[in-house]
Amino acid sequence: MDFLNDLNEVQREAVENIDGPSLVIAGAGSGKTRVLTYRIAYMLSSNISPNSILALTFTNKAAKEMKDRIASIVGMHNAHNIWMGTFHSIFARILRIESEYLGFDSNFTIYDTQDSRNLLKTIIKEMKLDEKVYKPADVQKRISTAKNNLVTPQMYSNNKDILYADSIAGMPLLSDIYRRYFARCKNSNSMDFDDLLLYANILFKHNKEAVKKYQAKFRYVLVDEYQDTNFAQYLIIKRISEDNKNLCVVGDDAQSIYSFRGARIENILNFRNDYPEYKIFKLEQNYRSTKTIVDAANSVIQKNKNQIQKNTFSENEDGDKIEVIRALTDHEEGYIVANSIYDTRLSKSLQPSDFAILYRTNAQSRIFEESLRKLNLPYKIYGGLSFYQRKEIKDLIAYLRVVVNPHDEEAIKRIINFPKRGIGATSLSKLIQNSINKDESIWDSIVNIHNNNCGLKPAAIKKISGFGELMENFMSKYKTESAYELANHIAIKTGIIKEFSLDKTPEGISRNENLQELLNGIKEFTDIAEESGNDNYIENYLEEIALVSDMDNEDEEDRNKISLMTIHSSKGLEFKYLYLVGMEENLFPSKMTMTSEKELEEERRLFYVALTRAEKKACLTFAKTRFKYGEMSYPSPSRFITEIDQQYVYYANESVFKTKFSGSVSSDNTYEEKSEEKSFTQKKTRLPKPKLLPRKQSSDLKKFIYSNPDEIQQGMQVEHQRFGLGKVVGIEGVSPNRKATVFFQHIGKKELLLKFAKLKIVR
DNA sequence: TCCTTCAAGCTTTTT
DNA sequence: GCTTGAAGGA
Repeated sequence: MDFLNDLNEVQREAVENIDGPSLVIAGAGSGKTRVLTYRIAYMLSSNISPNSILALTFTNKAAKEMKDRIASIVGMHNAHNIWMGTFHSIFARILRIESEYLGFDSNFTIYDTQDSRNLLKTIIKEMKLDEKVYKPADVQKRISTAKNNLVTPQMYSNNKDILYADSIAGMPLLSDIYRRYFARCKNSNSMDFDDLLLYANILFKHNKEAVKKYQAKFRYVLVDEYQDTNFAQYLIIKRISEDNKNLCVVGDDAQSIYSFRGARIENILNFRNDYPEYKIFKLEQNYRSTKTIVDAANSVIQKNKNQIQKNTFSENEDGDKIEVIRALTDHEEGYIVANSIYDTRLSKSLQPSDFAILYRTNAQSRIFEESLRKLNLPYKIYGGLSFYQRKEIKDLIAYLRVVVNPHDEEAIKRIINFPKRGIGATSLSKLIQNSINKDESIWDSIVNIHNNNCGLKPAAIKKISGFGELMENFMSKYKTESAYELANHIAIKTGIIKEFSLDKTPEGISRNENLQELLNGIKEFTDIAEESGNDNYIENYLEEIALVSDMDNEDEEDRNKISLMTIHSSKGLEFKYLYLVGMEENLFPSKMTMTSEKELEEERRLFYVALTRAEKKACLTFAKTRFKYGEMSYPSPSRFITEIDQQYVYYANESVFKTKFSGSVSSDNTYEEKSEEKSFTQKKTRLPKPKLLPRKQSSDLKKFIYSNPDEIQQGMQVEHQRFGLGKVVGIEGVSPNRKATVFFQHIGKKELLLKFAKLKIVR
């Protein structure tokens, strides 16, 4: 057990104290992952079977990293058998084993956010409710909250407080929607993310044998990021560790940033009440960052009221001050950051992977992407639209889903008319109505289409039964062909490949490439499964991809790149040089969170998380003007900048950047120091009645939407970035959000037209 | 049923 | 600025 010598005193105590409840409060950069991995390694070397260890994390990445690190200490063979993974993946695995008790087949589908929202939309439409009142996103959120708090549809409709709250919110029928949604998922043999936790709780609440079984199995339970657990997760942990209480939770209340997902910071604050015999270990020394960064981060987080007292400190060098840079525009911000990375990398001979750009919202990534590309700096964007969420990918996967679980309603809806088979919206809704009336799945209705009286015309019935036969043919191969063989067969037989390879637009080519990449991925899965002697069927592949995000798949070639990601997804990571961008009021802290002190405290914790990712130096940037919704906004700097104890901050002189800058700001875009205090969106007066043009346009007439119609007049000469030089010949349709369609006539030769000046990149 | 066109609305954060 | 959904014509 030589490895224990790597630890400091508190870490070592936390590692060796494996019996009974332990609470490990781990400040940022204090070696939390090290404690968890060493603790498991210590258990294994004390002859505890890997099979009896359950280790729960929040991201697949964290689980994978821990597994690798344990393997490097005790060998792959032992590490492999530990039940380690995200809450969702572990309980999906358990629920497949116990599915019968809950009335599901073991091959149930896991709906992602998009699937579940689509189903909600369908239900809202079926109930003839107004989508403007019952906004699918809101409905989804409320149902998710209910599930995270273990409120079933029945409890929901019996709870006067909830019903009252719903009617106040103008959505009295929410409980109805919830009930239908819940039943629909079950009829489709599908669970959404929240269901995985809800059904796990239902199982453990009502099935005493199951509880006993898993209590006996998982004699040692470890939970990472405990401050981010929601009620459903909290209760699962409690139930499983109730008997032997060998529970170790690790977390940092200062880094709780997921309350929007139902996380309860109280879970970690109340640990002492739940387990009075608990032992507490406080890891307070930060090994990651400079003194300046740790002290600066502490000075901010102090402003929060609710927290466990601890004294995090660093014994590293003081390091550079935190640099604050002001940019004139959002584009300049991108330019400055890219240049700074370029210079720093050269002067300090660093790798691209030593840098990260963190932002509050995914939408901010684009500008940095462009500026990095201009300087030929390699980068990788994490998050955003993931590979598996792309339309073309979801379409092919939907076929695979139906093969594995024919009752999967959302998958059927995706593919029943893709590629086009002439089964339109009307036929589909009749089919769905029939399945609802008979309380069966859509698939059942398709199979029995000849015996059903759905009010469909013979032509439609023929098309639908054709689709059914096609799918049945695929299903018959399900257990005889490998995942790759079947996926490839489906892609060809359905004409999906043909459909995409005919499309020669840039988007079409990109889609086609994505599709090939998916097939390659399935091939790779099949090969690996065969090599390691595992099943290589479609269902095994689907299980593998259902709960992963882009975060988790890191190709070898992505290793040495600048990371671009949201602050949320940066949790647990560290970077030598950190750029925290968009430090503006209404962006960070986000506009949505300024209503309550509680939410603002969470934003502050988020800022704390962001700052403590930095090892050597952090750089904060903000822009004085920023395009938002195609309109200019004039934000003021984030309050978090001034909340830092100013002895740790260095304000870069803006004039340096002015001379360096060669971007696209027009010369008349004057910068006024006076407007610093106020944040406002410029008010403009409404245009006089728009002049209408004839509908039919002549062929050399172009039109585009312009967001500052006030600046434009008929007859004016303009240069459009795509169309080139021309004349404004008309302005039409000034909509309430201040946009107008501008009609544009070319001056001079048409060849001037830069066709792909604004090439759209579909990733 | 399918395709094109137009206007409204949108941006938190993730398993 | 981009995406999405509705509407209208073929």
